[in-house]
Amino acid sequence: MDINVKDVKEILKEEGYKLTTQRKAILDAILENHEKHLNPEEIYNIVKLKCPDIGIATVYRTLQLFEKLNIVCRVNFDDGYNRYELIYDTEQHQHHHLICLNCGKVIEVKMDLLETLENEIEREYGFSIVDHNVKFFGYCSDCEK
Amino acid sequence: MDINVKDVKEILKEEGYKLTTQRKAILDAILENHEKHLNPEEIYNIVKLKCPDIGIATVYRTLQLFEKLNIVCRVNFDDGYNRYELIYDTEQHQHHHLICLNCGKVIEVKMDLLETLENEIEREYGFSIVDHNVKFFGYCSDCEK
DNA sequence: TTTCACCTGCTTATAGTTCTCAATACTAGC
DNA sequence: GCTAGTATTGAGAACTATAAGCAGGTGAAA
Repeated sequence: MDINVKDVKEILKEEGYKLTTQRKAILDAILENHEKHLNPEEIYNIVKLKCPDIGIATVYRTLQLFEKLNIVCRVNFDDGYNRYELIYDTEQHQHHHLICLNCGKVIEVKMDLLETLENEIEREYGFSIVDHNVKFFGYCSDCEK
Repeated sequence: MDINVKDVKEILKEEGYKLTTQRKAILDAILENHEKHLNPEEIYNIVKLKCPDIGIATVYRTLQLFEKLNIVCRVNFDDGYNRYELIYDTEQHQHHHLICLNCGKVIEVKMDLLETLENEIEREYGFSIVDHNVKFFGYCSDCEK
């Protein structure tokens, strides 16, 4: 993991934003659960333990801000929520996700084997690819009988 | 295109549903705009021209029904809407989409070059893949300067 | 033609998210 | 350390896409 609270404080400062108690608490919640792809309500519930007066609007606002500043990225698993994960700054574009249809577990895949496909698309369709979004649905090793 | 009104009538009948005027109008709207990935509201507006008394609830209900019967499939372009496209019955799983970040155009890609990647994932992660969902974001040939 | 379950439109409800606004909290300059 | 001014916050209302409830309407099988 390449990102920490100090980095975020820097990023915010550069753009004229402050690292408030609430923003720090939200960042902590995401950092401490970086493998979990939390949705805003889950983040709200975690943050409320340390910061009981926080309002859910602040969570939404902060997530939007973090997204704008490329601190987190929004992912969509078609379950009716936006979910957020940290951006590891060395990554060009985001990794892929394996979503278990039985237990809902999300596994991150680091392989970047899409390059061949992307090159072919760029050549054949004249479409210049900036990012991709790849999800695989199926059954994880625990749920497979 | 391999699907038409008669096929749909058959599918509905088999499962004990009726092809009502409203359902036919919704199907027509999708058939006539099959490249457009309409959302429920767009479908509603098209259908209202022929069927002015239709309620939006009927559109939502019908789309859900068509989805359940594998007549259409729901796609998500992260723009806040569910969108629907016809299922061409020879396809195993759905094609990919190229989404232009400038003009919003959606191009369908027929290549199925993900098989290598899928095999590798199944082997390496013990994850048995049922379906995938692949979107590429970038700039189409018209929008590229 | 009658019957009866299916289907519809209307209205209300729900859920996730955003907006509004007055109150509060930082930060820079004294 | 104080003050002023701006960014930020919490509460609640508002919004948007979608779903549910219900009473009346419709259409296919008998």
